[in-house]
Amino acid sequence: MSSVQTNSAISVDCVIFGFDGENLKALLVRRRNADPLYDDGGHKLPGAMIRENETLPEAAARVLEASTGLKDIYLKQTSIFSDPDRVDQSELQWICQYHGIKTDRVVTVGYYALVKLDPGMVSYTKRQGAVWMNVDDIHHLIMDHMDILSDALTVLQKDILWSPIAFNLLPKKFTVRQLQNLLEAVFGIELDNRNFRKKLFSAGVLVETDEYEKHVSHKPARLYQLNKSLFSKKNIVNFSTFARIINI
Amino acid sequence: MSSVQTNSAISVDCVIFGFDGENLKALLVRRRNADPLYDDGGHKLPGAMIRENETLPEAAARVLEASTGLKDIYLKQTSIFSDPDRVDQSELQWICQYHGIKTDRVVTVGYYALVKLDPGMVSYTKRQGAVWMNVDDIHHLIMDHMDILSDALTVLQKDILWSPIAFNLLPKKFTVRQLQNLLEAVFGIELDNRNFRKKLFSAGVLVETDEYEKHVSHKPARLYQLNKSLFSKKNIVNFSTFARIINI
DNA sequence: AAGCATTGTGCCGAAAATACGCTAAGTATT
DNA sequence: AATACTTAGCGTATTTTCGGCACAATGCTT
Repeated sequence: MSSVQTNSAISVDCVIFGFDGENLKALLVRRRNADPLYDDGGHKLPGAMIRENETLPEAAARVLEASTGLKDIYLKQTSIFSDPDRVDQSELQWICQYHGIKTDRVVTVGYYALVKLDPGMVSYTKRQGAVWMNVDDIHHLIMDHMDILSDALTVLQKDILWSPIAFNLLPKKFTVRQLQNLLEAVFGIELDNRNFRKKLFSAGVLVETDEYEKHVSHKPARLYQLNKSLFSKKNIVNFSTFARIINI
Repeated sequence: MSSVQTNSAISVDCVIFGFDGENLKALLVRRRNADPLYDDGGHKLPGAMIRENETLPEAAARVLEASTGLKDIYLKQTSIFSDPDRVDQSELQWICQYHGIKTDRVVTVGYYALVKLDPGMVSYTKRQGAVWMNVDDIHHLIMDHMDILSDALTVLQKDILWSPIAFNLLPKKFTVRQLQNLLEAVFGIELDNRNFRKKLFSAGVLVETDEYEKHVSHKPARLYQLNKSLFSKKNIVNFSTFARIINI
């Protein structure tokens, strides 16, 4: 039993998804935000080492709050990345030095978070030196962060069909079109608006409000809210509205 | 940065699912198999500490092989369980002593595996002191292993709709009824056999063989195989036959 | 005031999916 | 030889879905 590994450092990396009504975006930072002396110009996902007496979800929530100022946001673990060589030697050296630790290996756990992307959020993250990029336009990140991102998107696609998390990406009051755009963006598909409405309303997941969008150069769309009474109990598990609507 | 945790021990625990043509089962062991001196009578999932220069999937594969003798079996990571108090003090003491390590905390990663359950496998695991129990009948396991099992089942349900992994639970040649029983067992539903056949065949996922089941007191059912030519490329991702068939 | 863009609603028919009654066939048991 | 059980498949009535077309409503732009 001499070969048991006991001193892995564990980190979390968060894929923070946002939706602006049109495109699905992810929040990226540059390493220089952590250390101005070490900046190879590459983008990375926000992340951190876990602390003593901290669970991984807590660590992920901490990263999320540091990046966005938000608490109590939907966070889901995706995969764990444990290749002993996922961090190369120079990288490892920097990490040990920066954190004042000693370790042979860093295992990281991927999380994704869903954030409502409004102007306030954009300016907040801008002040933090972070940037929202269209997911479709992200092609290179440092280390294995591109893998973590791809994995998170795959998990998101499945989750969105089976739970009402899509609404975490939308404002409290939203238009039918915004919801349709979101599904189209996440899955890269097109939906027929008339049938989308029919199915959506017959599913009874939306509650209409008396409000309409403003400052648009066409007939303003009515705003809706999620029908939260549907999820009073443990019904969250059984939300499959979007699985039915999207013909997979 | 003094509060960074650097010495978490990492383990894997495997939920090994098997299907006997009727019921979905999971493989359980007793702790006494690891240490005859320490047996509280409770069942647990097979697991192990990860070793140096070993990835988590490799560790899970090692556990699987030790339990079943099988290599190259479908294995999927589910969730990571990182509550600092998930292992109580006496438990922790035993673990440290048994493995000859020193750690304040054990983080575990859940995996599930899918195994064809034939008489040979049952007798093999029996010799190892392990037992196959109906998933529906498992209500108590040591530590947080019940959570790990429940989580694995939830993940399996989703995965089975989106990938052809169901066939990993069946023999190479199987009857339509077996496949139907499997889906019914995993989801706890009933399906109309006539429509099930129509949908299944029109999806073209099966290839018929010239063989039939034997030694049954009724008309023997034809045996089928998975149409592997469907998955020559990367189409595995797009397997949604069962999502269509099961009306969620 | 006219034009434009988009939302929102209704109607309708073709096509597809579904539920289910019914029949025939094949094997072991009695 | 009769019976029991299950596979296998046909056919049809019913329901659901998919889209086309039409048109009213609203508010910005020109």
